[in-house]
Amino acid sequence: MAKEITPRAENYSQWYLDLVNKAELAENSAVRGCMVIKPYGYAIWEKMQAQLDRMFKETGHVNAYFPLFIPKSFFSREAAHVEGFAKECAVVTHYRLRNDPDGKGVVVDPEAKLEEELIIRPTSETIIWNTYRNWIHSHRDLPILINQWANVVRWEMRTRLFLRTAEFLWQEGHTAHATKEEAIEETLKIVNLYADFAENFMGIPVIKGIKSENERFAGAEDTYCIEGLMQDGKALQCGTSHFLGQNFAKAFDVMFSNRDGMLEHVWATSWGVSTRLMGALVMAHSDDNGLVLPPNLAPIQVVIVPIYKNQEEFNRISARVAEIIPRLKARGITVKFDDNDNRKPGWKFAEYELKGVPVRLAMGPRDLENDTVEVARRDTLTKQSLPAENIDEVVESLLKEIQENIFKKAKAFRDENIRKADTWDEFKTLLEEKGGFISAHWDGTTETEIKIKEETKATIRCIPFDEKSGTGVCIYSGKPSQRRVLFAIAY
RNA sequence: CGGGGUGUGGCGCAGUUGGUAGCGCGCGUCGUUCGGGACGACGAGGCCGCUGGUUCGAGUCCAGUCACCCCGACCA
Repeated sequence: MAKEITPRAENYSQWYLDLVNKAELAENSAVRGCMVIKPYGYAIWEKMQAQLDRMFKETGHVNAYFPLFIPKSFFSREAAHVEGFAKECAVVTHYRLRNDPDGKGVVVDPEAKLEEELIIRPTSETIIWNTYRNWIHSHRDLPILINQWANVVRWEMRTRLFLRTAEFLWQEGHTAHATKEEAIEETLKIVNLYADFAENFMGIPVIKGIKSENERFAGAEDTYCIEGLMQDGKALQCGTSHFLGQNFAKAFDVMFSNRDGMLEHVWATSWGVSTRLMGALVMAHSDDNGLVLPPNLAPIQVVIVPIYKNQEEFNRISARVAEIIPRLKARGITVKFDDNDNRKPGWKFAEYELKGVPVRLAMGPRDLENDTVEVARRDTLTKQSLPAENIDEVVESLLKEIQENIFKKAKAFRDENIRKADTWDEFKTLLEEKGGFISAHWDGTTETEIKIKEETKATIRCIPFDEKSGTGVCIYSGKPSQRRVLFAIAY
Protein backbone atom coordinates (compact mmCIF):
# COMPACT_ATOMS: atom_id res chain seq x y z
CA MET A 1 0.00 0.00 0.00
CA ALA A 2 2.70 2.37 1.00
CA LYS A 3 4.78 1.42 -1.99
CA GLU A 4 2.85 1.33 -5.20
CA ILE A 5 4.53 0.29 -8.38
CA THR A 6 3.29 1.57 -11.72
CA PRO A 7 2.17 -1.49 -13.72
CA ARG A 8 4.33 -2.38 -16.70
CA ALA A 9 1.41 -2.21 -19.06
CA GLU A 10 0.64 1.35 -18.03
CA ASN A 11 4.10 2.88 -18.24
CA TYR A 12 7.09 0.61 -18.63
CA SER A 13 9.80 3.13 -17.96
CA GLN A 14 8.02 4.43 -14.88
CA TRP A 15 7.66 0.84 -13.71
CA TYR A 16 11.41 0.45 -14.07
CA LEU A 17 12.12 3.61 -12.11
CA ASP A 18 9.62 2.65 -9.42
CA LEU A 19 11.29 -0.70 -9.01
CA VAL A 20 14.79 0.70 -8.79
CA ASN A 21 13.59 3.22 -6.21
CA LYS A 22 11.25 1.12 -4.16
CA ALA A 23 13.36 -2.01 -4.08
CA GLU A 24 16.11 0.33 -2.88
CA LEU A 25 18.59 -0.50 -5.58
CA ALA A 26 19.67 3.06 -6.34
CA GLU A 27 18.60 6.66 -6.37
CA ASN A 28 19.54 9.85 -8.11
CA SER A 29 22.23 11.80 -6.38
CA ALA A 30 22.98 15.45 -5.87
CA VAL A 31 25.22 15.19 -8.92
CA ARG A 32 23.44 15.29 -12.25
CA GLY A 33 23.53 11.96 -14.01
CA CYS A 34 25.26 10.17 -11.17
CA MET A 35 23.54 7.64 -8.98
CA VAL A 36 23.86 6.43 -5.45
CA ILE A 37 23.86 2.66 -5.48
CA LYS A 38 22.13 1.67 -2.26
CA PRO A 39 23.16 -1.29 -0.10
CA TYR A 40 20.62 -3.72 -1.53
CA GLY A 41 21.52 -2.83 -5.10
CA TYR A 42 25.19 -2.92 -4.33
CA ALA A 43 24.85 -6.35 -2.74
CA ILE A 44 23.49 -7.65 -6.04
CA TRP A 45 26.32 -5.98 -7.94
CA GLU A 46 28.81 -7.57 -5.55
CA LYS A 47 27.37 -10.98 -6.38
CA MET A 48 27.85 -10.30 -10.06
CA GLN A 49 31.38 -9.08 -9.41
CA ALA A 50 32.29 -12.10 -7.33
CA GLN A 51 31.12 -14.55 -9.98
CA LEU A 52 32.72 -12.70 -12.89
CA ASP A 53 35.94 -12.29 -10.96
CA ARG A 54 35.99 -16.03 -10.33
CA MET A 55 35.38 -16.70 -14.02
CA PHE A 56 38.11 -14.31 -15.13
CA LYS A 57 40.60 -15.89 -12.77
CA GLU A 58 39.65 -19.38 -13.88
CA THR A 59 40.56 -18.32 -17.40
CA GLY A 60 43.97 -17.04 -16.38
CA HIS A 61 43.29 -13.35 -15.83
CA VAL A 62 44.60 -11.25 -12.96
CA ASN A 63 43.39 -7.97 -11.51
CA ALA A 64 45.29 -4.69 -11.47
CA TYR A 65 44.44 -1.02 -11.15
CA PHE A 66 45.24 1.93 -13.40
CA PRO A 67 44.67 5.65 -12.76
CA LEU A 68 41.36 7.44 -12.92
CA PHE A 69 43.04 10.30 -14.77
CA ILE A 70 44.37 10.12 -18.27
CA PRO A 71 46.64 12.80 -19.74
CA LYS A 72 44.81 14.54 -22.53
CA SER A 73 47.59 13.89 -25.03
CA PHE A 74 47.14 10.12 -24.67
CA PHE A 75 43.69 10.46 -26.06
CA SER A 76 44.68 11.91 -29.37
CA ARG A 77 47.01 9.02 -30.15
CA GLU A 78 44.39 6.73 -31.55
CA ALA A 79 42.25 8.60 -34.06
CA ALA A 80 39.08 6.52 -34.01
CA HIS A 81 39.21 6.26 -30.25
CA VAL A 82 39.36 9.99 -29.65
CA GLU A 83 36.65 10.50 -32.23
CA GLY A 84 34.39 8.12 -30.34
CA PHE A 85 34.88 9.47 -26.86
CA ALA A 86 35.81 13.13 -27.21
CA LYS A 87 32.24 14.35 -26.91
CA GLU A 88 31.63 12.83 -23.52
CA CYS A 89 34.78 13.43 -21.52
CA ALA A 90 35.01 15.18 -18.18
CA VAL A 91 38.23 17.16 -17.96
CA VAL A 92 40.27 18.19 -14.94
CA THR A 93 41.92 21.54 -15.51
CA HIS A 94 42.95 22.70 -12.03
CA TYR A 95 44.29 21.16 -8.88
CA ARG A 96 43.47 23.68 -6.17
CA LEU A 97 40.69 25.81 -4.72
CA ARG A 98 40.99 28.94 -2.69
CA ASN A 99 38.68 31.15 -0.67
CA ASP A 100 36.58 33.41 -2.81
CA PRO A 101 38.09 36.87 -2.37
CA ASP A 102 34.68 38.46 -3.05
CA GLY A 103 32.79 36.65 -0.37
CA LYS A 104 31.88 33.27 0.93
CA GLY A 105 32.78 29.88 -0.41
CA VAL A 106 35.63 28.75 -2.58
CA VAL A 107 36.65 29.30 -6.17
CA VAL A 108 38.99 27.49 -8.51
CA ASP A 109 42.44 28.96 -8.05
CA PRO A 110 43.36 30.35 -11.47
CA GLU A 111 47.02 30.02 -10.56
CA ALA A 112 46.62 26.29 -10.13
CA LYS A 113 46.05 25.42 -13.74
CA LEU A 114 47.40 22.06 -14.83
CA GLU A 115 50.19 22.02 -17.40
CA GLU A 116 48.41 19.21 -19.15
CA GLU A 117 44.73 18.70 -18.59
CA LEU A 118 43.57 15.32 -17.36
CA ILE A 119 40.66 13.36 -18.74
CA ILE A 120 38.60 11.33 -16.33
CA ARG A 121 38.71 7.88 -17.91
CA PRO A 122 35.73 6.96 -20.08
CA THR A 123 37.65 3.70 -20.63
CA SER A 124 41.28 2.86 -20.00
CA GLU A 125 42.84 1.62 -23.24
CA THR A 126 45.12 4.63 -23.60
CA ILE A 127 46.59 4.74 -20.12
CA ILE A 128 46.94 0.99 -20.10
CA TRP A 129 48.66 0.71 -23.47
CA ASN A 130 50.95 3.53 -22.53
CA THR A 131 51.88 1.43 -19.52
CA TYR A 132 52.14 -1.84 -21.43
CA ARG A 133 54.86 -0.26 -23.57
CA ASN A 134 57.16 -0.53 -20.59
CA TRP A 135 56.07 -4.01 -19.71
CA ILE A 136 56.37 -5.69 -23.06
CA HIS A 137 59.66 -6.29 -24.83
CA SER A 138 59.72 -9.93 -25.80
CA HIS A 139 57.25 -12.62 -26.78
CA ARG A 140 58.17 -14.05 -23.39
CA ASP A 141 56.32 -11.14 -21.75
CA LEU A 142 53.14 -12.17 -23.51
CA PRO A 143 50.32 -12.68 -23.10
CA ILE A 144 49.26 -10.11 -20.54
CA LEU A 145 45.80 -10.91 -19.23
CA ILE A 146 44.68 -8.10 -16.97
CA ASN A 147 41.30 -7.04 -15.69
CA GLN A 148 40.45 -4.01 -13.62
CA TRP A 149 37.39 -3.19 -11.58
CA ALA A 150 36.81 0.52 -11.82
CA ASN A 151 34.50 3.45 -12.24
CA VAL A 152 34.42 5.38 -15.49
CA VAL A 153 32.79 8.63 -16.55
CA ARG A 154 30.98 9.33 -19.79
CA TRP A 155 29.23 12.68 -19.81
CA GLU A 156 25.85 11.58 -21.10
CA MET A 157 23.14 14.01 -22.07
CA ARG A 158 20.33 11.89 -20.77
CA THR A 159 20.67 9.36 -18.03
CA ARG A 160 18.62 6.60 -16.47
CA LEU A 161 19.52 4.76 -13.30
CA PHE A 162 21.85 1.85 -14.13
CA LEU A 163 21.06 1.86 -17.85
CA ARG A 164 22.94 5.02 -18.60
CA THR A 165 24.63 7.12 -15.95
CA ALA A 166 27.43 9.64 -16.20
CA GLU A 167 29.54 7.59 -13.85
CA PHE A 168 29.24 3.84 -13.76
CA LEU A 169 31.06 0.85 -12.34
CA TRP A 170 32.41 -1.88 -14.53
CA GLN A 171 35.21 -4.26 -15.19
CA GLU A 172 37.49 -3.75 -18.15
CA GLY A 173 39.80 -6.45 -19.36
CA HIS A 174 42.86 -5.44 -21.37
CA THR A 175 44.95 -8.17 -22.87
CA ALA A 176 48.07 -8.21 -25.00
CA HIS A 177 49.05 -11.04 -27.32
CA ALA A 178 51.81 -12.07 -29.65
CA THR A 179 49.54 -13.13 -32.50
CA LYS A 180 46.36 -12.00 -34.12
CA GLU A 181 44.89 -15.48 -33.79
CA GLU A 182 45.51 -15.56 -30.08
CA ALA A 183 43.94 -12.14 -29.59
CA ILE A 184 40.86 -13.11 -31.57
CA GLU A 185 40.64 -16.31 -29.57
CA GLU A 186 40.73 -14.25 -26.37
CA THR A 187 38.01 -11.92 -27.63
CA LEU A 188 35.79 -14.88 -28.42
CA LYS A 189 36.60 -16.62 -25.16
CA ILE A 190 35.36 -13.60 -23.26
CA VAL A 191 32.18 -13.13 -25.23
CA ASN A 192 31.42 -16.77 -24.51
CA LEU A 193 32.24 -16.23 -20.86
CA TYR A 194 29.88 -13.26 -20.74
CA ALA A 195 27.11 -15.26 -22.37
CA ASP A 196 27.64 -18.08 -19.91
CA PHE A 197 27.47 -15.60 -17.04
CA ALA A 198 24.37 -13.83 -18.35
CA GLU A 199 22.46 -17.03 -19.00
CA ASN A 200 23.51 -19.36 -16.24
CA PHE A 201 24.07 -16.86 -13.48
CA MET A 202 21.73 -13.98 -14.24
CA GLY A 203 19.14 -16.07 -16.03
CA ILE A 204 19.12 -13.71 -19.00
CA PRO A 205 19.21 -15.33 -22.43
CA VAL A 206 21.52 -13.49 -24.78
CA ILE A 207 22.47 -13.58 -28.42
CA LYS A 208 26.14 -13.66 -29.21
CA GLY A 209 27.24 -11.86 -32.29
CA ILE A 210 29.42 -9.34 -33.96
CA LYS A 211 28.71 -5.63 -34.30
CA SER A 212 28.37 -3.85 -37.59
CA GLU A 213 31.11 -1.38 -38.44
CA ASN A 214 28.86 1.45 -37.39
CA GLU A 215 28.22 0.05 -33.93
CA ARG A 216 31.78 -1.03 -33.32
CA PHE A 217 33.84 0.25 -30.38
CA ALA A 218 35.93 3.32 -31.19
CA GLY A 219 39.36 1.94 -31.97
CA ALA A 220 38.43 -1.70 -32.45
CA GLU A 221 38.78 -3.94 -35.48
CA ASP A 222 35.85 -6.05 -34.38
CA THR A 223 33.39 -5.83 -31.54
CA TYR A 224 31.62 -8.93 -30.29
CA CYS A 225 28.67 -8.60 -28.00
CA ILE A 226 25.90 -10.25 -26.09
CA GLU A 227 22.46 -8.79 -26.65
CA GLY A 228 19.51 -9.30 -24.34
CA LEU A 229 15.84 -8.56 -24.83
CA MET A 230 13.86 -6.69 -22.21
CA GLN A 231 10.17 -7.23 -21.45
CA ASP A 232 9.12 -4.14 -23.38
CA GLY A 233 10.65 -5.53 -26.55
CA LYS A 234 13.71 -3.32 -26.53
CA ALA A 235 17.18 -4.78 -26.84
CA LEU A 236 19.93 -4.15 -24.34
CA GLN A 237 23.61 -4.63 -25.01
CA CYS A 238 24.79 -6.56 -21.99
CA GLY A 239 28.49 -6.90 -22.67
CA THR A 240 31.12 -6.28 -25.32
CA SER A 241 34.45 -7.82 -26.21
CA HIS A 242 36.73 -6.07 -28.66
CA PHE A 243 39.46 -7.29 -30.93
CA LEU A 244 41.64 -4.20 -31.11
CA GLY A 245 44.11 -5.49 -33.67
CA GLN A 246 47.39 -3.59 -33.44
CA ASN A 247 45.72 -0.19 -33.26
CA PHE A 248 46.68 0.65 -29.70
CA ALA A 249 50.09 -0.99 -29.96
CA LYS A 250 50.80 1.25 -32.92
CA ALA A 251 49.40 4.34 -31.23
CA PHE A 252 51.51 3.72 -28.13
CA ASP A 253 54.45 2.11 -29.84
CA VAL A 254 54.22 -1.22 -28.08
CA MET A 255 56.44 -3.76 -29.80
CA PHE A 256 57.98 -7.08 -28.92
CA SER A 257 60.73 -9.28 -30.31
CA ASN A 258 59.28 -12.44 -31.71
CA ARG A 259 60.98 -15.82 -31.72
CA ASP A 260 62.85 -14.90 -34.87
CA GLY A 261 64.20 -11.72 -33.29
CA MET A 262 61.96 -9.49 -35.39
CA LEU A 263 60.08 -6.55 -33.86
CA GLU A 264 56.32 -6.73 -34.12
CA HIS A 265 53.40 -4.73 -32.77
CA VAL A 266 51.41 -6.37 -30.04
CA TRP A 267 47.85 -7.59 -30.59
CA ALA A 268 45.18 -6.39 -28.18
CA THR A 269 41.73 -7.04 -26.81
CA SER A 270 39.51 -5.24 -24.36
CA TRP A 271 36.18 -6.23 -22.90
CA GLY A 272 33.72 -5.08 -20.30
CA VAL A 273 30.42 -5.36 -18.53
CA SER A 274 29.01 -2.67 -16.31
CA THR A 275 26.41 -1.84 -13.70
CA ARG A 276 24.10 -1.65 -16.68
CA LEU A 277 23.64 -5.35 -16.03
CA MET A 278 21.63 -4.28 -13.00
CA GLY A 279 19.18 -2.65 -15.35
CA ALA A 280 19.08 -5.77 -17.48
CA LEU A 281 18.39 -7.85 -14.41
CA VAL A 282 15.44 -5.69 -13.41
CA MET A 283 13.93 -5.45 -16.87
CA ALA A 284 14.38 -9.07 -17.83
CA HIS A 285 12.67 -10.79 -14.92
CA SER A 286 10.67 -8.54 -12.68
CA ASP A 287 6.91 -8.09 -12.52
CA ASP A 288 4.30 -5.65 -11.24
CA ASN A 289 4.84 -6.82 -7.66
CA GLY A 290 8.50 -5.97 -7.70
CA LEU A 291 11.85 -7.49 -8.39
CA VAL A 292 12.28 -11.11 -9.30
CA LEU A 293 15.83 -12.13 -8.54
CA PRO A 294 17.45 -15.33 -9.72
CA PRO A 295 18.70 -17.16 -6.60
CA ASN A 296 22.30 -16.83 -7.81
CA LEU A 297 22.10 -13.06 -7.48
CA ALA A 298 19.78 -12.67 -4.52
CA PRO A 299 21.48 -11.10 -1.48
CA ILE A 300 18.86 -12.93 0.56
CA GLN A 301 17.80 -16.24 -0.95
CA VAL A 302 15.38 -17.27 1.75
CA VAL A 303 13.52 -15.10 4.21
CA ILE A 304 11.71 -16.56 7.18
CA VAL A 305 8.71 -14.65 8.49
CA PRO A 306 7.30 -15.56 11.89
CA ILE A 307 3.57 -15.21 12.50
CA TYR A 308 2.58 -14.82 16.11
CA LYS A 309 0.14 -13.17 18.48
CA ASN A 310 2.21 -12.88 21.60
CA GLN A 311 5.68 -13.26 23.03
CA GLU A 312 5.14 -16.86 24.06
CA GLU A 313 4.16 -17.84 20.53
CA PHE A 314 7.06 -15.88 19.09
CA ASN A 315 9.46 -17.72 21.38
CA ARG A 316 8.20 -21.11 20.28
CA ILE A 317 8.44 -20.13 16.60
CA SER A 318 11.91 -18.70 17.07
CA ALA A 319 13.02 -21.96 18.62
CA ARG A 320 11.77 -23.92 15.60
CA VAL A 321 13.33 -21.45 13.18
CA ALA A 322 16.61 -21.68 15.06
CA GLU A 323 16.68 -25.38 14.17
CA ILE A 324 16.02 -24.74 10.49
CA ILE A 325 18.46 -21.89 9.85
CA PRO A 326 21.70 -23.85 10.41
CA ARG A 327 20.46 -26.61 8.13
CA LEU A 328 19.84 -24.07 5.35
CA LYS A 329 23.18 -22.39 5.93
CA ALA A 330 24.94 -25.73 5.82
CA ARG A 331 23.71 -26.03 2.26
CA GLY A 332 25.21 -22.67 1.38
CA ILE A 333 21.88 -20.88 1.37
CA THR A 334 21.69 -17.24 2.43
CA VAL A 335 18.84 -16.93 4.89
CA LYS A 336 17.33 -14.10 6.88
CA PHE A 337 14.99 -14.50 9.82
CA ASP A 338 12.90 -11.35 9.97
CA ASP A 339 12.01 -11.09 13.63
CA ASN A 340 11.32 -7.36 13.45
CA ASP A 341 8.36 -6.87 15.75
CA ASN A 342 7.46 -3.50 14.26
CA ARG A 343 6.18 -4.95 11.00
CA LYS A 344 3.31 -7.28 10.49
CA PRO A 345 3.53 -10.45 8.39
CA GLY A 346 1.48 -9.00 5.55
CA TRP A 347 3.79 -6.04 5.31
CA LYS A 348 6.80 -8.30 5.26
CA PHE A 349 5.34 -10.52 2.56
CA ALA A 350 4.85 -7.53 0.30
CA GLU A 351 8.23 -6.10 1.14
CA TYR A 352 10.19 -9.23 0.32
CA GLU A 353 8.25 -9.67 -2.87
CA LEU A 354 9.21 -6.15 -3.82
CA LYS A 355 12.82 -6.99 -3.06
CA GLY A 356 12.67 -10.13 -5.17
CA VAL A 357 13.65 -12.65 -2.47
CA PRO A 358 13.27 -16.00 -4.26
CA VAL A 359 11.85 -18.08 -1.41
CA ARG A 360 9.82 -17.08 1.61
CA LEU A 361 9.15 -19.37 4.52
CA ALA A 362 6.38 -18.47 6.92
CA MET A 363 5.90 -20.14 10.24
CA GLY A 364 2.95 -19.60 12.53
CA PRO A 365 0.90 -21.40 15.16
CA ARG A 366 -0.65 -23.75 12.60
CA ASP A 367 2.81 -24.79 11.45
CA LEU A 368 3.92 -25.42 15.00
CA GLU A 369 0.95 -27.68 15.46
CA ASN A 370 1.40 -29.59 12.20
CA ASP A 371 5.17 -29.45 12.04
CA THR A 372 5.05 -27.66 8.69
CA VAL A 373 6.37 -24.53 6.98
CA GLU A 374 4.64 -22.40 4.40
CA VAL A 375 6.87 -22.15 1.35
CA ALA A 376 6.24 -19.34 -1.14
CA ARG A 377 8.20 -18.82 -4.32
CA ARG A 378 8.68 -15.39 -5.84
CA ASP A 379 8.90 -16.35 -9.49
CA THR A 380 5.48 -18.01 -9.65
CA LEU A 381 3.88 -16.33 -6.62
CA THR A 382 2.64 -19.71 -5.46
CA LYS A 383 2.79 -21.14 -1.96
CA GLN A 384 2.26 -24.42 -0.22
CA SER A 385 2.57 -25.99 3.19
CA LEU A 386 5.37 -28.52 3.47
CA PRO A 387 6.77 -30.69 6.27
CA ALA A 388 9.46 -28.89 8.26
CA GLU A 389 11.47 -32.05 8.59
CA ASN A 390 13.40 -31.91 5.29
CA ILE A 391 12.75 -28.29 4.46
CA ASP A 392 16.43 -27.53 3.87
CA GLU A 393 16.59 -30.14 1.17
CA VAL A 394 13.37 -28.94 -0.39
CA VAL A 395 14.48 -25.31 -0.40
CA GLU A 396 17.82 -26.18 -1.94
CA SER A 397 16.23 -27.90 -4.90
CA LEU A 398 13.55 -25.23 -5.10
CA LEU A 399 16.21 -22.55 -5.49
CA LYS A 400 17.72 -24.50 -8.35
CA GLU A 401 14.33 -24.87 -9.92
CA ILE A 402 13.61 -21.15 -9.59
CA GLN A 403 16.94 -20.27 -11.17
CA GLU A 404 16.10 -22.50 -14.14
CA ASN A 405 12.52 -21.39 -14.37
CA ILE A 406 13.44 -17.72 -14.48
CA PHE A 407 15.81 -18.40 -17.34
CA LYS A 408 13.30 -20.56 -19.21
CA LYS A 409 10.63 -17.92 -18.91
CA ALA A 410 12.93 -15.19 -20.17
CA LYS A 411 14.13 -17.44 -22.99
CA ALA A 412 10.61 -18.31 -24.08
CA PHE A 413 9.80 -14.60 -24.20
CA ARG A 414 12.96 -13.80 -26.11
CA ASP A 415 12.42 -16.61 -28.63
CA GLU A 416 8.84 -15.51 -29.25
CA ASN A 417 10.14 -12.06 -29.98
CA ILE A 418 12.59 -12.83 -32.73
CA ARG A 419 10.75 -12.43 -36.01
CA LYS A 420 11.77 -12.51 -39.62
CA ALA A 421 11.02 -9.67 -41.96
CA ASP A 422 11.51 -9.99 -45.71
CA THR A 423 10.17 -6.67 -46.91
CA TRP A 424 10.59 -3.10 -45.76
CA ASP A 425 6.88 -2.77 -44.98
CA GLU A 426 6.91 -5.96 -43.01
CA PHE A 427 9.96 -4.71 -41.13
CA LYS A 428 8.33 -1.43 -40.15
CA THR A 429 5.05 -3.07 -39.19
CA LEU A 430 6.73 -5.67 -37.03
CA LEU A 431 8.86 -3.08 -35.35
CA GLU A 432 5.92 -0.87 -34.57
CA GLU A 433 3.43 -3.52 -33.56
CA LYS A 434 5.59 -6.13 -31.89
CA GLY A 435 9.05 -4.77 -31.18
CA GLY A 436 11.63 -7.34 -30.25
CA PHE A 437 14.40 -8.55 -32.50
CA ILE A 438 13.82 -8.56 -36.21
CA SER A 439 15.93 -10.84 -38.34
CA ALA A 440 16.35 -9.33 -41.77
CA HIS A 441 18.67 -9.16 -44.72
CA TRP A 442 20.98 -6.17 -44.92
CA ASP A 443 23.31 -5.16 -47.72
CA GLY A 444 26.23 -4.66 -45.33
CA THR A 445 26.65 -0.92 -45.87
CA THR A 446 26.75 1.73 -43.18
CA GLU A 447 24.64 4.03 -45.37
CA THR A 448 21.74 1.61 -45.35
CA GLU A 449 22.14 0.96 -41.66
CA ILE A 450 21.99 4.67 -40.90
CA LYS A 451 18.98 5.22 -43.11
CA ILE A 452 17.12 2.41 -41.40
CA LYS A 453 17.99 3.95 -38.06
CA GLU A 454 16.83 7.38 -39.13
CA GLU A 455 13.53 6.08 -40.39
CA THR A 456 12.69 3.59 -37.66
CA LYS A 457 15.09 4.15 -34.73
CA ALA A 458 16.05 0.49 -35.06
CA THR A 459 19.72 -0.39 -35.08
CA ILE A 460 21.61 -3.51 -35.98
CA ARG A 461 22.18 -5.15 -32.64
CA CYS A 462 24.46 -7.79 -34.01
CA ILE A 463 25.19 -10.30 -36.68
CA PRO A 464 24.59 -13.49 -34.70
CA PHE A 465 27.36 -16.08 -34.67
CA ASP A 466 24.90 -18.85 -35.38
CA GLU A 467 23.11 -17.10 -38.23
CA LYS A 468 22.82 -19.64 -41.05
CA SER A 469 20.13 -18.07 -43.16
CA GLY A 470 22.25 -17.74 -46.26
CA THR A 471 22.06 -15.05 -48.89
CA GLY A 472 19.09 -12.87 -49.79
CA VAL A 473 18.23 -9.28 -50.62
CA CYS A 474 18.44 -6.29 -48.33
CA ILE A 475 15.03 -5.23 -46.99
CA TYR A 476 15.90 -1.58 -47.46
CA SER A 477 18.04 -1.28 -50.59
CA GLY A 478 17.15 -4.50 -52.38
CA LYS A 479 20.83 -5.14 -52.92
CA PRO A 480 22.35 -8.58 -52.34
CA SER A 481 22.80 -9.63 -48.72
CA GLN A 482 25.16 -12.24 -47.34
CA ARG A 483 23.07 -13.10 -44.34
CA ARG A 484 20.34 -11.92 -41.99
CA VAL A 485 21.22 -9.62 -39.10
CA LEU A 486 19.29 -8.74 -35.96
CA PHE A 487 17.63 -5.36 -35.72
CA ALA A 488 15.91 -3.86 -32.70
CA ILE A 489 15.16 -0.66 -30.91
CA ALA A 490 17.74 -0.59 -28.18
CA TYR A 491 18.37 1.02 -24.83
C1' C B 1 21.59 22.58 -27.06
C1' G B 2 16.02 22.89 -28.65
C1' G B 3 10.66 21.81 -26.77
C1' G B 4 7.59 20.92 -22.42
C1' G B 5 7.02 20.64 -17.08
C1' U B 6 7.99 20.98 -11.76
C1' G B 7 10.21 23.24 -7.25
C1' U B 8 5.57 23.84 -0.46
C1' G B 9 7.39 18.96 6.46
C1' G B 10 11.44 12.76 5.13
C1' C B 11 8.17 11.10 0.54
C1' G B 12 3.73 12.18 -2.61
C1' C B 13 0.70 16.32 -3.21
C1' A B 14 -3.32 20.53 -2.24
C1' G B 15 -3.31 25.64 -1.44
C1' U B 16 -9.56 29.52 -4.74
C1' U B 17 -10.33 36.72 -6.35
C1' G B 18 -3.14 38.07 -2.41
C1' G B 19 -5.00 37.87 4.40
C1' U B 20 0.04 34.81 8.08
C1' A B 21 0.14 26.97 5.40
C1' G B 22 -2.93 22.01 4.96
C1' C B 23 -3.85 16.58 3.44
C1' G B 24 -2.11 11.44 2.69
C1' C B 25 1.99 8.30 3.64
C1' G B 26 5.98 7.96 6.77
C1' C B 27 7.94 9.25 11.87
C1' G B 28 7.35 9.19 17.83
C1' U B 29 4.45 7.45 22.36
C1' C B 30 0.50 4.30 24.25
C1' G B 31 -3.18 0.59 23.60
C1' U B 32 -5.68 -3.12 20.74
C1' U B 33 -3.94 -6.23 16.63
C1' C B 34 -0.73 -10.01 13.90
C1' G B 35 -1.58 -16.59 8.16
C1' G B 36 -1.19 -10.91 2.33
C1' G B 37 1.02 -3.92 3.09
C1' A B 38 -3.91 -3.40 10.64
C1' C B 39 -6.68 0.29 13.74
C1' G B 40 -7.49 4.11 17.42
C1' A B 41 -5.80 8.17 20.51
C1' C B 42 -2.22 11.73 21.27
C1' G B 43 2.24 14.07 19.30
C1' A B 44 6.74 16.01 16.63
C1' G B 45 8.08 18.06 12.10
C1' G B 46 7.72 23.70 7.10
C1' C B 47 13.98 30.15 5.90
C1' C B 48 6.92 27.62 0.46
C1' G B 49 14.20 26.55 -4.59
C1' C B 50 16.98 31.40 -4.43
C1' U B 51 17.28 36.96 -5.26
C1' G B 52 14.92 41.34 -6.08
C1' G B 53 10.28 44.03 -6.97
C1' U B 54 4.75 45.41 -6.49
C1' U B 55 1.62 45.70 -1.96
C1' C B 56 -0.62 47.60 4.51
C1' G B 57 0.20 42.33 3.54
C1' A B 58 3.18 37.46 -1.27
C1' G B 59 3.30 30.19 -1.23
C1' U B 60 -0.07 33.09 -4.44
C1' C B 61 1.31 38.77 -8.73
C1' C B 62 5.96 40.63 -11.67
C1' A B 63 11.25 40.20 -13.08
C1' G B 64 15.57 37.59 -12.76
C1' U B 65 18.20 33.27 -11.31
C1' C B 66 19.28 28.19 -9.89
C1' A B 67 18.05 23.17 -9.75
C1' C B 68 15.61 18.88 -11.16
C1' C B 69 12.27 15.85 -14.30
C1' C B 70 10.11 14.45 -19.13
C1' C B 71 10.44 14.51 -24.78
C1' G B 72 14.33 15.02 -28.96
C1' A B 73 19.82 15.10 -31.12
C1' C B 74 24.76 11.72 -28.72
C1' C B 75 25.79 6.95 -26.20
C1' A B 76 27.96 0.91 -22.48
